Amino acid sequence: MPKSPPRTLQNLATHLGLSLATVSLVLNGRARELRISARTETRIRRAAERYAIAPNRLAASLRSGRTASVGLVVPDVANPFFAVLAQQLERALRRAGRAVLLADSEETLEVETRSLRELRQRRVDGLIVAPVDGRNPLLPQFAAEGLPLVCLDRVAPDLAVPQVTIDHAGAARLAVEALLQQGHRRIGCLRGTPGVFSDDERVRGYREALATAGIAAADAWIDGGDFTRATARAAAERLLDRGELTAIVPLAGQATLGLLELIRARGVRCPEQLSLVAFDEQPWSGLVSPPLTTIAQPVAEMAQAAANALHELLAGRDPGPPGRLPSRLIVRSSIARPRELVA
Amino acid sequence: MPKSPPRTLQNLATHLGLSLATVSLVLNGRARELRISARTETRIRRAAERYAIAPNRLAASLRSGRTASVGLVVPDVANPFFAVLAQQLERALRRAGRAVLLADSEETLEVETRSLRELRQRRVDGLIVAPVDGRNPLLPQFAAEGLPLVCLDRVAPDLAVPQVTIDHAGAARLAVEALLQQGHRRIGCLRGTPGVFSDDERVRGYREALATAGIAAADAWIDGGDFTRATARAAAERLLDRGELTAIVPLAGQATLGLLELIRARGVRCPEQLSLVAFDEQPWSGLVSPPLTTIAQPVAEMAQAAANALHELLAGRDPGPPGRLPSRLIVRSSIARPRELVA
DNA sequence: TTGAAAGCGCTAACAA
DNA sequence: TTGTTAGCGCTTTCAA
Repeated sequence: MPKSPPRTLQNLATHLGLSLATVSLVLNGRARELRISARTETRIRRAAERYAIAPNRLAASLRSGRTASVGLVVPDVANPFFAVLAQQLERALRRAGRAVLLADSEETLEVETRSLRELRQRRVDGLIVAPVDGRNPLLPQFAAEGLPLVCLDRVAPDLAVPQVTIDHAGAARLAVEALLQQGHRRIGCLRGTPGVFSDDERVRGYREALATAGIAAADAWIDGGDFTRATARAAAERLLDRGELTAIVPLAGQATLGLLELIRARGVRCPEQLSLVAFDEQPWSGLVSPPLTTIAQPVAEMAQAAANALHELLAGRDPGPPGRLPSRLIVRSSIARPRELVA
Repeated sequence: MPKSPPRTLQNLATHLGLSLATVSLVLNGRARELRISARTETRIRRAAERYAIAPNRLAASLRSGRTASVGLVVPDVANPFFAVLAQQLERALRRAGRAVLLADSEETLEVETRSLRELRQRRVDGLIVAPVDGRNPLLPQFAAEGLPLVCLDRVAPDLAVPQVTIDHAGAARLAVEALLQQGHRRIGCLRGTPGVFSDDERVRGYREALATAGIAAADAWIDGGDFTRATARAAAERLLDRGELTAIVPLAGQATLGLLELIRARGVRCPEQLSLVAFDEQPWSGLVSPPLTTIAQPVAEMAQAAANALHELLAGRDPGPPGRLPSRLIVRSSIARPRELVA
């Protein structure tokens, strides 16, 4: 087999009797701007098409300093919340011609740090990060270096970069208020990892809602410790063992699973014995028993907002602070008026 | 602020009074091999650490022709099956020092094609693809070009590349046999898109299991058409309207959701009126009502096998044909002996 | 309207 | 044991 010539722009230029520069200009869509003749432009485009020649992006990136790629760092892509976020982000970025380098930080600062370094070394143009806990020193450092950065979901409070997130406290209030309205007063909650912004905020919202209703939330009504299902289940067990709660609000997706697991194992009747409003709407939320009243985060909008903010940053404009997106309550049948107490 | 010198190897070399080549060699771990003196090596490593200097990967890639990155193309990352696969793959590849470029093909050949082209243009070292339908002409083309390629889940039958997948037909047989054993004979199934290998195979397995039991599967017992939940629900409705089936096997994750949705809407009692064995174990499989008997695919093993196959390919070795991985039946309470028929 | 040339930062072959 | 050198293929500035 005769070796075909390398598919480089230089090659194409020689073949057409033109210069490398002209070819590069045309294929980068700058023909108009630089008044390349229509005829030359067509010739180049035709030939490029015919021989399937396109600029080598590595070379282009090395020269231009831009890679048209974005790093996406999330703590757990297997979590449907982040999976949907990743899907929407990839789509938005792809449409803007940018590629997505995906990194899963495994809810671990160390892994997150390594991945952030790796991505910077690969010269991504920007980063969208859902930080493990918002206190990774690399984030302010990157921001200071001028690397375009957008935080997602779990924000880093003191970081001067766009932070796309819902009003976590408000969302938790929404959940608690739905229960208060049905007459519940002894409402517990399952939390995730203390120190994680989104989680702290949700707990704050939970407390506020109770306080506003004139109820002093006992610290013992709040249990949890991390974002795993097993921890949530154990915490739920302790809450139920108190024998005083008529409702529980799991403040995260895995917590919801752990709680449901326990409810089923114990045979707790729901909502007769226990009402609940669960965080994160899922495709199956209406199919479990009982069908769950949930707090739905506007995932698609979050992804769009994050992508937009990053695009602005990359264009050298100031995206301004993104508004906190509102969550909504999806009412199903996991709430009832309190009657019996859990044994 | 005084502008710091660029963090290039050349710079570091000059600073240390050494040559660029020596620095490059050491930082690429080839010091031993090339008998660089221990003292020089330490000096270089120390300084590199101190000034946080690392090779520019773009330049390295341009020169070496390798990017240490892999393209991952899946039809739908929001589908938990692919989300978990993506997570496991990213981890395995990351540990081997390779970055993952993620692309979601939106179950669409056209998007898949665009993404494949884009990834090749970005010079990924290899690709792991769960093809939309295995008939994308770009796949054999890439394989012929020598681009390391591994197919995942949905294989492309005539493609001479490693194809990591479960025994789809066997898995479907497993599901049907579990129902036969309980005395069911009129068993329907919900299928996805005809022409997609995994789906065709599952349907084949379903037919075979019935045939082996001496039952002629009526074509009318097989309904579906694509991988969406809505289609599945409509198909399930038609199946139930026949009034003769005592069990249904949804052959994919979304089909399971569509079927459960209908069951709930119609108030079908399950498993009393209708038994089911559902494809794809999920975190919530045991929490819906009824708790689902499922076919669990070995997702983690699949990811590991695909990553391994690709690593072999990238090392220039022949990974050999990967064995078909076995699925297993997880028994819960969505099966009972057939009693009443659905109205 | 097009061309020439410099150089992005590195790896790898070859010299010393 | 280390240094010299030639590109990888492109973008961009300046010149024609």
